[in-house]
Amino acid sequence: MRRMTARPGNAHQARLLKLLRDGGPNSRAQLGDQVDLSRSKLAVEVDRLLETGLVVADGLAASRGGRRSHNIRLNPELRFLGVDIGATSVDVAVTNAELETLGHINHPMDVREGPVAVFEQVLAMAAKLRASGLAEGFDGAGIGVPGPVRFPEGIPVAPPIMPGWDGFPVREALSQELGCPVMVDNDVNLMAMGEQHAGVARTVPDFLCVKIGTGIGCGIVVGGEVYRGTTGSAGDIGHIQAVPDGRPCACGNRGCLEAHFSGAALARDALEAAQQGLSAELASRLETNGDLTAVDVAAAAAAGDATALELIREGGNRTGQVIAGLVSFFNPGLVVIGGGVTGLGHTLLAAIRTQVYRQSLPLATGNLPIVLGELGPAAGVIGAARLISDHLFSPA
Amino acid sequence: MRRMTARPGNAHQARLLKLLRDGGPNSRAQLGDQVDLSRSKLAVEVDRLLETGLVVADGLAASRGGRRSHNIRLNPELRFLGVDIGATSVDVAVTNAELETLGHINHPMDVREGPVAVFEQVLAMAAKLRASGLAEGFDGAGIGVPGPVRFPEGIPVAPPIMPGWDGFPVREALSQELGCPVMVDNDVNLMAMGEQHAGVARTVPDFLCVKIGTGIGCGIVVGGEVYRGTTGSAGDIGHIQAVPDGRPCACGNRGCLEAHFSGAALARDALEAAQQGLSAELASRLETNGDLTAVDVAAAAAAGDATALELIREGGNRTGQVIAGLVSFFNPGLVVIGGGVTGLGHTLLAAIRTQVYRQSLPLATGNLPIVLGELGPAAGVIGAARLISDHLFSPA
DNA sequence: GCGCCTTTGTCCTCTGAGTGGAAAAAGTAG
DNA sequence: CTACTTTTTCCACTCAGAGGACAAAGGCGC
Repeated sequence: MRRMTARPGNAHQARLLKLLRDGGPNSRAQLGDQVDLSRSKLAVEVDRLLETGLVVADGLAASRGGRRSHNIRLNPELRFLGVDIGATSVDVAVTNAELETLGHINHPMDVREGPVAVFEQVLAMAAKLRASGLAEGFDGAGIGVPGPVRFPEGIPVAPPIMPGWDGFPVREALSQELGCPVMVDNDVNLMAMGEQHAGVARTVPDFLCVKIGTGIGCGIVVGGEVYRGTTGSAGDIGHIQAVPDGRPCACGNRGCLEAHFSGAALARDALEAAQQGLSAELASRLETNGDLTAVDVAAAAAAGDATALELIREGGNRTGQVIAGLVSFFNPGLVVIGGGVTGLGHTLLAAIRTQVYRQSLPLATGNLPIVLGELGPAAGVIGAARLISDHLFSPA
Repeated sequence: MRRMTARPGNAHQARLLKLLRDGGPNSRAQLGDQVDLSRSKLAVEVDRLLETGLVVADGLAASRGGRRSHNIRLNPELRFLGVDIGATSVDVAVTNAELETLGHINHPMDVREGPVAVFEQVLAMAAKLRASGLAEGFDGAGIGVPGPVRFPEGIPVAPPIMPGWDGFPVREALSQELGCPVMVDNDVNLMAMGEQHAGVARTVPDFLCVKIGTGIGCGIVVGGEVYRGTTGSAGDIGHIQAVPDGRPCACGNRGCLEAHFSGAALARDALEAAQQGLSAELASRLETNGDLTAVDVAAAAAAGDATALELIREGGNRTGQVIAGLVSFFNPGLVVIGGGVTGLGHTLLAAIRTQVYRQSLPLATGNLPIVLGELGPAAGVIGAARLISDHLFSPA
């Protein structure tokens, strides 16, 4: 199949495409109920979309009491690629135009190996998905990277944990390799978009999405749109001071949140506890695996290990303290907690909630849900697909 | 003169009104250069505005090499009332439609006397301005109050320092009394709008405006628009924890920023220092006035008093620490410091800058100006006038 | 099977917004 | 006074979009 290159010709068409993406197949009449256009105008715009091939007719819809209508849907052959480059692994998924995940694979990989090695891996994974018959090609791709991005150009800027990526033209390079439009964003922003599109944040215009993985970041959504800040580094909360004169951090300061709680910090604390003989559970795991990660701490906590629980609780308290400040400042309608350490689950959530509800004013917390993300590792790739579809479904 | 009641009939007219407000009198041709409309269309819309009486013809403009053009300007008889209700005083100003301040008066008043008493005062001040010939009546009024506001209805909600105001229909009541449209907002948001309209933030789309007065608050501007949060309490940073297990605060927690630095905290610290004999300068002022306020501390600092300087420096450090966190999170293009304590001037600013530049990542601070507000006490009332003019100059 | 009603889709006309060119009006420069 | 600019008005033309009429297609009661 020849890949689609068309874009909506005006705002109405863009609106219709997004309705079909978010609501699935629809009849002309149902669309008409949602867009406040005259039937004639609607018919004209739908016909134009059919001509471009972006949408196709799809049989007859059920009768609503009169003549049955013809269904319209986004071209089922359209394919988006969602790529989520994490600090220690890469997720790649294929979706259709309705952003349903058709295939999703994960591969461990250290982002510090640099853009060339990582993209080789990404392209191999994309090829694998294509080979398995899920796609013949891609109409667009969204890429998430674990650091700040100059969004319009799709270029990472001064990413602390991605040496070698600074200034690398990710968007340009991947667009060339994949032969399709590409958009690049911070992985945390994509997680927020994922949860907004298909997760817990579907109906909330203003919310925060805190991702706790190797590092800590926060996606900020204002009025339904991701807010990226003046230089693209908004949401970089890992280096907010959580403990005055606390632990030294890689950034050069002391007491950063990330130095006290994150996947990396948790692993280090667990190792220390195991070596000091504070936890039999962790020590035995250390012996078995030769190393400890956040996953081991989660498992130990699930097994009732007091030391592991305490580590999680203390980390949750620190994180909750920082989030409490952000809640006072930003007054969100929802806080989503996600990322690798969500395996820590409700112990972590409870600690965070306690701090936030205690430290922020009632007006801001009164009706504020603090919840775990619904989509897990899929949030990033769904958000990536959403990013590129938002781009392609906007007037050129 | 009969007060204006017309509103722009469409987005083009609204655009033109705002251009005339922000750019002063303009010829049709100059307007045409800015709005990307055909000459014919522009002429039609200008004619309609002339019919409504919102704008008037205003003589001939200078020649640009050919036929001289007729100037168009906002009706010079239009008057807006800007009201800034602070914790301890009330500011009221009259502006023309171009938001130039024609008269500005201030009166000490404790907001805790309640809405009825305060509005009596406000109305008396408005009457005084009217009596002095500055206005025959008002076409709209903007009101700032020192607490969170449910913006669409113009009603304060759960304001901590304004007992008796909770749920009081400020917008409704004042609209009735003044006989013109009224909009109500948080005083900090209005300060931000004031600095955006006529102060240091004219060209910055995303910035923070920190107001340090009796309390501490922060106006948040995203994409040129004030962000108010889900329940209208965004920017309420006075109760972010600045000192773990620090001083008890009126809100019930400990270590809130406001408990450690604000006009009230500073006065209390100064009193303590004077009584303990730590500062001869402050002690003598205490004896003279019978009490100490932030103004005394500022004066003592200006006179070189070490204790006063230290108080300011320490407060600046605390504030800077909190702002550093907000800068990491929000990545603004500018931070404006304003409010009653700006008299503390550069000692305060230096302390804040030091903390922010030290604690936030270079990407966020690299090109981040941190400056004092330009407008002083006028920021609030100009912001208030701007608020109501934005409202009235939008399509009905 | 048959009429009657409802819903859907198409066609056609009408309106009003907006564009762009021509020309008139009002200047300046020499 | 003449040649050239700029501003303003006027007018014919285009085009998006609304809304009504009507045909097509189906459900439902009899």
